[in-house]
Formats: sequence, structure tokens, C-alpha cells
Amino acid sequence: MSLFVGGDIMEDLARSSLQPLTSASFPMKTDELREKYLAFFESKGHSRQPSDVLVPTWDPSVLFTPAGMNQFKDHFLGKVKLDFTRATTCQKCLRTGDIENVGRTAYHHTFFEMLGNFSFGDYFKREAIHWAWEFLTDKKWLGIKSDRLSVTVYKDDHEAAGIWAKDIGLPSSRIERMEEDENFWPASAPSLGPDGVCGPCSEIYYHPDGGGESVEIWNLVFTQFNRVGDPPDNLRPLPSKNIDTGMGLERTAATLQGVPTNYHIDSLMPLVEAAAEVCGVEYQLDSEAGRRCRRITDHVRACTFAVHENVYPGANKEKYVVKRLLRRAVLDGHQLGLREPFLHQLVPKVVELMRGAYPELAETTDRVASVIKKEEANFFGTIDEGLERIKHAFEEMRAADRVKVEGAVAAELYQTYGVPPELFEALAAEHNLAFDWDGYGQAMQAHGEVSGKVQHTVMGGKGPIDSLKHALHSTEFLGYDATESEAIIKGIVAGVAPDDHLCDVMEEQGHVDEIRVILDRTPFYGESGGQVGDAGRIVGDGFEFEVTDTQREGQLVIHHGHLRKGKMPEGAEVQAIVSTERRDGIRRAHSATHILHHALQKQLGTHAQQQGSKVDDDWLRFDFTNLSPVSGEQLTAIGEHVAKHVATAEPIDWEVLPLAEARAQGAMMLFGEKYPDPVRMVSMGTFSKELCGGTHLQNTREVSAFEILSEEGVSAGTRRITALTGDRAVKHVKQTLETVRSSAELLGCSPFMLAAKVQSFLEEQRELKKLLASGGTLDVPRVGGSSTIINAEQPSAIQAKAILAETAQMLSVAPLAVTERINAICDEVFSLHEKLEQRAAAGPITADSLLEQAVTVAGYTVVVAEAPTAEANLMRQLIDQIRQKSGSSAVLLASTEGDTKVTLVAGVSKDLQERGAHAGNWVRPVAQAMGGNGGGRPDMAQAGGKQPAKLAEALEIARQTIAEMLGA
RNA sequence: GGGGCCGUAGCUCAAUGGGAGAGCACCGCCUUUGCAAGGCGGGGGUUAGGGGUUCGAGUCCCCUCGGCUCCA
Repeated sequence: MSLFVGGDIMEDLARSSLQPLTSASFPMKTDELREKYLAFFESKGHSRQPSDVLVPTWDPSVLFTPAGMNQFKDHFLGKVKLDFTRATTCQKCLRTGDIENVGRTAYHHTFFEMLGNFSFGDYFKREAIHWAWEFLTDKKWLGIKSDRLSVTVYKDDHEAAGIWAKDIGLPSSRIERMEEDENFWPASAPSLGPDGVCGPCSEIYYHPDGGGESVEIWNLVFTQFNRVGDPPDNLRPLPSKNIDTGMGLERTAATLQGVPTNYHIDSLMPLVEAAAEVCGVEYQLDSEAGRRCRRITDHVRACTFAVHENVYPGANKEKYVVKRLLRRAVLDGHQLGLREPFLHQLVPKVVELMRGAYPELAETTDRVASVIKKEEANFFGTIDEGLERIKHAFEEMRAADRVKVEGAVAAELYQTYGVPPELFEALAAEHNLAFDWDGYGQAMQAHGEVSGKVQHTVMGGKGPIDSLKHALHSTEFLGYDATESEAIIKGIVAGVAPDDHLCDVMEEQGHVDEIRVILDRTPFYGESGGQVGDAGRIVGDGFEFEVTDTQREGQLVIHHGHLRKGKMPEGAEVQAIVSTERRDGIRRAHSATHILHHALQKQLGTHAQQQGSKVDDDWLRFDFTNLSPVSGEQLTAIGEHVAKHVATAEPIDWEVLPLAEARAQGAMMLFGEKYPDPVRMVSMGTFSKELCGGTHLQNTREVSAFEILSEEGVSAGTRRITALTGDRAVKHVKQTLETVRSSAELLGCSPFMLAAKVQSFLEEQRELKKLLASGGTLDVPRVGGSSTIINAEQPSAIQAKAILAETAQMLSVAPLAVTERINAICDEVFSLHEKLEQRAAAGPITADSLLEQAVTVAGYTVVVAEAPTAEANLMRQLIDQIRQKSGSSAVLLASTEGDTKVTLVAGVSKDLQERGAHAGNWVRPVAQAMGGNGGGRPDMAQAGGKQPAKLAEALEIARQTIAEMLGA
């Protein structure tokens, strides 16, 4: 099925003169169409359900909701308890598969709305077809003339063809039978798969007056088979048949309104015009600028909805999709001449046009616009840099005399620096250069293959867990009130997918792979909502199963672990015992998370919303929205805010209540989160109400201690705080205090002076290094070292934390590694002092003192000498000085360090080089004589050896070598 | 989750494994009535941090931190 076959824009032009289908003076508005559809199916006994969120975090198999049926996946598969068997929705959807066509054709969108009616084992083909026809043709509803409509059916679906022909009375000329690639869902499923639920479909087409291109407006999917393996005879009838239909809202509205493209309907045209105005162009249907305006329209609408659901442009998954959409739109604007952020100006228009159906959009308009503006500005910066790189690439091409921009080059620039290929091509055209799109495509494809493969998740999987889901639907959760309960083993799954299987009895012990146990009821909390799963034991008659982790699959709770003792049969009565020690740590961390969330909102503002969290045993990670890093002072204030609510010992309660009532009570609701109804609301004192399914303390006091470990960026606009509670927090405070104390002791200063002392210590280190390199000596005695501070006042925990943070930053190490680092610097400073003292003892080395040792070889000044304690850099300076004093000269200096290292530097003036002397060739054999090597330029070279004992011998070689070089 | 690039003076950036530089900015002097002036001189560097290879590392390898970018 191809719901979005786009006609070419030129063909669509043929339809532009059409008259509206309904009463000419009152073409049906899009909002009216949406409402009529839902009302019609309500009148046929359907439950009107709200649109699911655009970004279904509950469904890992998709990034965005791709179709109306997505929210009913488990309904179709009978995996959940059904509150209704007929539903109708208008679903907001986002697809990027055909993104290239957006703006270029009449019907392609990334963001669109899909009307649908669904049957879960209730009515089937007959009703679905009858009602579709009634809605389309009855004057009370859409009132389309029946001779404007035709249908297609799957070639073997005689039942559907029969209903269209006999019941509806369509002539056979208007019933077309199609192959499985067109009229089956999923496309070509019978022969190509995947296995699982599938079925034929029937599409309804509208034929405009005047013979324009026909338009598919509605697709009815009849899921009636389970595909099992390859043909033949691989389609087994499903016991429970379903209906899943989809009618594109924009496309149908365009048809009813008789406009040339989806972008010309009442709910989109004002946005197209606004885009044209912002871009400073006049909108035309069939111009490049017109296509760009439509693309901007589509993308800004998609981005507005996505950002509204807290999906910010970023580097991963759905965040990346948003970023790409946004950048494509901005690039269109750039190519229309814009050089400043503009897209954000369209956000209010999107909200104005869409708020009829989605009033919640209005709550976040400003935030959405500012997020988009920031990313736009960012991208304009990238474009500027890209232009520079393109210029550079052109210069290289000119130098190499090339006339075609290689695809691989463009792809590399795009992958590395984000230089848009469209920009590259446009500039290439200005320079009369061709652009190799084929090569570009190949290079990008190769990149995609290197970066990773697509993972397809098949709907209606058939693993052992799925069959348990079918049989059990759900596990009763007792963990809010208990940590121990009786239960019955309902399933044991062993092995790793896809080779996992159900077992009647488990007796293997010490198995490598963990096994999974499903109970009828359990006190174990399965990982969800950021809270990790419980651990513990499942004990039965003669056996014990250790639970190491607990996960959830839909409504089922899965206990992961290992059988430690005995035989464990399915159906056994057991005692399920949660590890309360660990559970208590998790409870402390979870309640602390709510308090932290509240503190963030108080200290940073209400924008500091939760983006995600992980709650573990006395450990938590909390991601939230904030554009800039949180300062040390703010963090301290946040920590104190949390501590205050812990100290005031406020009661923690939870209740289950209707969603609307929770909202009325002011419970914190996250945008874009879909909540069940009724919901579970957790309250703390009077300051916090959050919708939450996790396990909590009974009183804030029980958090006992709270310590922020770190604050860091996780992606643009999102910050992450990691913190500890309970004993782990207490322990961390002790470690902090101890680190500050021992560091201060090491430096012999008061703990309060630690940061200042470290700073001066680092300065001292730098000074000493400089001194050593410049050949100076130290005439003041050594400072620092270990003096004893008597009765030093110790800092409080908060003070110690601040001191340590500052010190750690100065040393660029983790806070708890500060002592170690200071120790290392102490060692280095000590050895620097030692070297300087050594030098002072040896007496000063000057160019003059070295020149005294000069000999004359072939009429030139030659110095071969030891320069004790001098470093390579200093020897170079000395050589320069000698050269300045004596004009033409050849100098080779050596210094030893311990009994394992010799450093050599040689310099030869220019006129001696002309005589055949070469510093590199000179110094090499000398170093080799001491087991080393070296080399360098003709005028200056450096080398090293490992045997100082052979120095005298080596220097003799040096004298011989230079004599030979100078022909003496 | 996986690839690529970057991190050098206050700023923008150079530096085939062999002596850390330029332009702008800053300070001083000279010249000069002013609009981005000119000349001479000067200060300013833990080459993000840590480890390794090497006689020798800004440069090569590994780790950490930060920034950019593409793919999924």
C-alpha cells in the first residue's frame, strides 16, 4: 500500500482549476472534516480516542508515530485487556521515508494527520466498507458524488470485491484487482514476509472532474492472516480479525476544497504564505521558491510538534531527525537569501492553525520558538564555516585543474563539518563546475553502512514471552504495599532470543545465560519510568531462584536471574522475596529525584523540566532542560533546597485518581508524555505532586542524606545531575572531607587555603621549569614542603565540596583524584629543585666559559664540550650565543642526567655547512656511540644516548667527525 | 549506539617527528590633526588534561574532558 503516492507538480496543476466538491460557497474546512469523521464513527459505536503522542517513548520499535494504528498495536494482538473493541482517532504522524519529495509533490509531508477507524476482533470487512462508503457519499457527511469514486482490492480478496460490487453496487469497471505489492499490508507480505499479522487491503480513489489524476484518499486494511514461513500455504486465518483504516486528513481536505496541493488547504495555506513573507518572496505554485516555501511549511510544523513534546534537535535518534528537518528548512531559507534565523517566527502561526485540534501547543509556543531559534543560529554559523571550506576546496580543484566536484569530497565535507551538499552544488554552478550527485550518494551510502544497519522489529513477534503475554495479559503488581508475597510460577523461559523457549521444569544450575521467570503476581518492581528493577529471591519447595534484575514487557513482569538450588517446575507455589536493602536504596533515590525536580524548578525556573532519569540503589541521574551549565552556587543552592525538604520530614503519599483530577490538583505533567487514566499521583508534603509509578518512601526524612556528585551537559539544552542518597551520600561526604584534609596536609596549608595554595604551587612549578630551561639558578631557598599546621580548623561538608571542586578544576582531574595529582606535582617540583641545586653546585655555564674550550680546526672555531645540567633548550641557546660571538663556528654540547641519559645538541653556522659540515650527520654517530640516536637540520640537530659512561669516548668521535667534515 | 573532525597567545589561525609562529588585539616609543593610519620595540604559551612510543612529540598511539559533524 502506498498511501502517499505523489503526483508530479505539473500534473497537479491540471487540478488547480477544479471547483470545490461540496457546496461551492462552503468548501469544507479541515477542522470540520476531522470532526465529522470522528463524529461519524462515534455514531457507529466507536470510542473516540485522543491522538497518541508524536514521539511514543513507550514503543522502542519506532522513533515517531508513523500511522494511526500505532497506539493500538497491543490491542490488535490481544495482548492487553480491551476497554472497547471499536475506536476512531485523528492521529498526528511523522515519517521521513519520502522526505526528498516534500515540497516537490502535491501530497508528501513529513508531519501529517491520519484519520482512522479500528476494530479489534469486532466488525470486519462488510461494515468497514459500508461505513466508508456512507461517510464519503452521504449528503449528511461528505456528500461526494459516487461516480467520482473507484476502489482497488487485493486480487485474491473475492470477499471485499463482492461487497463493493453487490452491496455497494459499484460497477466492475470501478473495482480494480491489484497485486500484493499494492494491496497488501505489509506490502508484498505473502511472498516476502515478514511473518506475523497481515492482510489484504482495499483503497478508495477520488477522480476529479475534468479528468485529472486520481487520488487515493482512504485505505482499508483487513488484518485476517498470520503469515508462517514462505509460500505456499503460509497464510493462516487469524481467530480474531481486525480492521485498521487510514484516511490522510490533508489530502482529503485538499480534495474536498478542490485545491491543487495539500499545502493549499485552509489549515496550511496561511502558513505557506507566512513562510513566503518571512523569506521575502512571492509565493507561486510552480517555482523553486514555491517548493521551498512548502518544504519550510512542512518542516516547521513537524519541528513545532516534536519540540513541543520535548524532543530537542540533537545528535541521536528522534532528536537527530528534528535537527535534520530543521536544517533542511533553514537551508531553503538560506538559499532564498536569508542570513538570519527566521524559522522560529513561523511557530506562532503553526500554533494558531493547529490549536483547534491541539490546544496544548499554545502552552509551549515561546519555548518551542526559542529552541528553534537557537538551533537556527547554530546552523547559520555552520553554513558560514562551510562556505570557507567550499572556497578552500575550489582552490584545491583549481590547482589540480579539475572541473567536477567529486561526490566523495562533498560527502566527506558533509560528514565531517556538515557542509550541505546543496550549498556546494549551488556555488559550484556559479563557478561553472559540475557536481557529482551519484558519487555523493554512493559515498553517503557507504558511510551509512559503516555507521550501522537498520534494525527492523517485526510486529506481532512470536517469542515465548509473546505467547505468555497472550495467555496472561498482565502480572498483578503488589510491590507498592509489600516486598514479599506468595505467587505461582506461570512461565519459565530459558535461552537467548531467537533461540529462547518455554520450559516445564528448570533443573540446570550454574547455567551461563540468565533465565526468566513469570509469576501470576509479584512484589518485584520491573524497570520502568527510569527506576531500575528489583532484585531478590524466589523460593519454592526445594529450590531457590536468585533474581538479579526485573524487567517489564508490556503488562508482564519478567524476573531475570539464575536457579541456585534444586528443581523449579512451572506451576509451583513460591514465595517471592524482594531484597529490601536494595529496594530501600531505590526508594530513597526515587523520592530524592522528585525533591530534586522541585528544587530545580524553584532555583532555575519552570523550564527546568525532566527529560529523563535513572533511579538506582542510593544513586540517581536526572536529565533536565536548561540551556546553560548550572553554576557552582546554583548547585549548592539546589542541594540545600533538597536538604531542607529532607529535614522538614514531610509525608509522602500516593493515590490513584482520574487524570483530569490530577491535572486540576496541579500535578506536574510532562509535555509529550502520554499518561494512563486513571493515574497514580505521588505527593510530598504540599510542595510536590508528580504522576509516577515508582516506589517511594513514606516521609522525606528517610532520604537521610543527599549529595550532588556532578553536573554535566548531555546534549545541547539538556543538563545532567548525578547524585547519591543514604549511606552512599554519607560516605561520599567523608571521602570529600578526607581528600581535602590529606591534600591540605600534603601542601602544609589550611584546608580553606587549599585552592589558593594549589594555584601558587602550580605557579611555582611553572617558574621552576622556566628557570631550568633558561639556564638560571635558584638563589632563594626552597619553599613549601611539610610544615605542620597546628589545630587547623576543618571545613564543613559544603565548604569542603566547594574547595575540592575548585581545586579539582584547577588541576583538571576528578575531585577524589586531587590528592594523587598533588602528590605527583610534589614529586616533580622536588626533582626540579634537585636539578637546580645540582646546577648551582656545578657553577654557571656561559657562552664565554664554553668558548674557552674552543679549538681551531681548518681555521674554524670548534667547541665540543660538556654543559652539565643544561637541558636541550638551554644548549640551543648557548650555541646561538657562541655563534653570535665568534661568527662561523661548529658547536656540540652534551649533558648527562643520572646514569642512563645523555642529551646532545649540535649547531653549525652557514659557511661551515657549505664546507660540508652537517649538524645532523655530526651528532648522530656521537649518539650512536652511547647507544642512542639522533638527527635534525643541517644548522641545528639534537640527539640522545643511554650510556653516560661512554661520554668521553663519544666526544672524541665528535672531534674526529667534525675534522673530517671540514676536510682537516 | 557507530563513524569523522577539532582543541596552539586575548581573538582568527599557521607550523614534512627536529629551535612554538603570523595577522589582529594589548603595552611603550617615534611619526602623524581626525575616519579600521604608519614605523620601531615589547609583553603575553602547561600547544585542553593524563599516559605511552622515540635520542627527540604541538605533530604518532591510547585514555579522559570539551566542542563540531554525519549515519542509524
